[in-house]
Amino acid sequence: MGRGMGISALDWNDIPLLLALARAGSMSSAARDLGVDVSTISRRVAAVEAAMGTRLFIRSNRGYEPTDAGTVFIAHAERALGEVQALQAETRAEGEGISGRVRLTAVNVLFDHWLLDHLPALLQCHPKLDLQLLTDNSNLSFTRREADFALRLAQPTQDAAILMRKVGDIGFAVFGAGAHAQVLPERWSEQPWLSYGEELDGLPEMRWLSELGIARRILRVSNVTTLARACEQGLGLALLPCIVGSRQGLKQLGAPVVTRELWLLSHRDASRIKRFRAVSDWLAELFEREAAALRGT
Amino acid sequence: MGRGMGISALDWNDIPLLLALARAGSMSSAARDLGVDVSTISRRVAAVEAAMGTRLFIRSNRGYEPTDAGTVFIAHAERALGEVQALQAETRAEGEGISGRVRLTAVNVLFDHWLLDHLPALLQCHPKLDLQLLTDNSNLSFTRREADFALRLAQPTQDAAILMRKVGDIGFAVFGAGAHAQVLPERWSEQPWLSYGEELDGLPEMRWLSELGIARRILRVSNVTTLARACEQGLGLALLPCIVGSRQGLKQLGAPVVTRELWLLSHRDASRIKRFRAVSDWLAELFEREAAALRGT
DNA sequence: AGCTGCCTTTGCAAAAATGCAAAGATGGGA
DNA sequence: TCCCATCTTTGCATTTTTGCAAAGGCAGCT
Repeated sequence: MGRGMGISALDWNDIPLLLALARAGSMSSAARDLGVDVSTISRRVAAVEAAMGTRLFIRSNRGYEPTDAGTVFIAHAERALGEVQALQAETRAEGEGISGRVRLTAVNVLFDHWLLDHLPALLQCHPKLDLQLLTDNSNLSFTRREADFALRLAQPTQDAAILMRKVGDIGFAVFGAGAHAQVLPERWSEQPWLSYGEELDGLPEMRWLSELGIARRILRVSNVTTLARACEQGLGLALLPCIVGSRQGLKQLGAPVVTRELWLLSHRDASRIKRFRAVSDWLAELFEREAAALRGT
Repeated sequence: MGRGMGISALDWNDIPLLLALARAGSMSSAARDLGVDVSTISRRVAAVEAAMGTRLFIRSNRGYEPTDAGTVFIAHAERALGEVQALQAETRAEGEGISGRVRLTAVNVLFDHWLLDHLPALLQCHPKLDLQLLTDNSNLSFTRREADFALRLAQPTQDAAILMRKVGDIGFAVFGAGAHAQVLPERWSEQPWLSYGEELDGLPEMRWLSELGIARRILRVSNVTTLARACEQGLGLALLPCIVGSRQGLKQLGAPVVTRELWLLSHRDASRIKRFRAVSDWLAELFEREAAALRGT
């Protein structure tokens, strides 16, 4: 260690410096090779000799020649250099192994209210990943490889080229805020409700709402974030993913009443690619760990 | 190398720093252990991660944990540390092996006009030696170990405890200066002469002078340095060791006319002691290399 | 004797690193 | 909810290192 480690401590940076000096045979050559001033080399050689308590080089008009002790130093320095070169190469290789672009598509609610909280851990392990989160919409084709991974809230239709696995369930529960934060289940149907537009009537959440037989639907919106914000304003009740409610000023009014399956899609050949395998494994672990939080139980 | 080696070059001093951090498990512990500020550690860890192009540690409220790449780094760093520790220990041991007091006695002329020119080479090889040059005089007892080595200009009397070896010859020639710098040998006996006092009549030089049958002895002195200085002043001719004349404003007037043997004395058991053996070997090499210069041929 | 090429040392300015103090973020535990 | 222990970052002062320029010494060569 250099400074802060005592006057006589060896500065490790001087090890390659003295090696270079021994190889160059003269201080002016070594100075050129290393791009440092000759007075700097003179000072640092003197500092190393002070730290070692012995002369390492004989100076002459013909340049530098190592003493016996200098020869011992240089032999060890060469081995240390080899070790440090291996350290750098293998450390970089280990870190660079997982790098490149990975595109993940999912509904925004998964990104905004859940996955983003866990990405720092992934990116700390694999800082070279170039992760792209693509909000799912009807124009995006997974079959045409416009994404590398997809998270779907229903079992997709079978496709030989696509690997599909169920990774968990996402639970939906009734949420309210303000004056609607204490409504009992038997009074739910009498309350004002917030929901999606008619184009999403096919969703399990919308079918559940229809079966409830609600009296008043006071607001229709097009995405879950807006739905959650409206509910937070106390405008009425809403059926929301449990992961949303656990993050905002919302009150979950009861156990989940709808559950949807979560499926992870990837291209079958992706497992050959290191970064895809790493992300796939990480996601599988994450879903396993977070299963209860996703279900809302 | 640290500075001057590019922004992304690894600073070798950070290798033991990161090792210490891994061992301590937290930055505050490592800061205490190393005696450096936590902000310094934070900066340097970041610098190493930049140099490596990958994260090496995961930071949490529980402290630092290495990533996979960090684990690779640490494994190599431990081997590098072992190498550098061996480098320091063995370099110091090699340099410290020849140290301690060595006392050498000889006539002053050998010191002043020859040996002192060569001592820097010895002390560069063995900077820890404590070399003492003791001018020989009748009060100094080699037998009583008042010196470790002695240089004598004649074969000493035999002594079982003392190792004696002839290491060369020293030549004496006629010298003059000024008006006496061109005197031919057949005119020598007519010239004014400088010599030692009667108490040194037994010396080979004095006997030679007596056989020459000189007409005028104008000055008697007690040591060779004074004799050389008087000759240099042009006062007369003198018989001097060749090594004296080659260094001052004196002219050697012919080939050496007297030769004395040089003997090196040491105590028989001294060869067991490393520093004595090193000096003895060095002197033997020196005499071999300088044989012609000592003879004056 | 003079020149050349090397090394040593040094004062001083510039650059870089470090320490200090402080503010803020975060997650776990009470 | 609050507290605690950890890490991160930053501005600024201090310390250390380095670069530059210059002067000097020394040995070999011409």
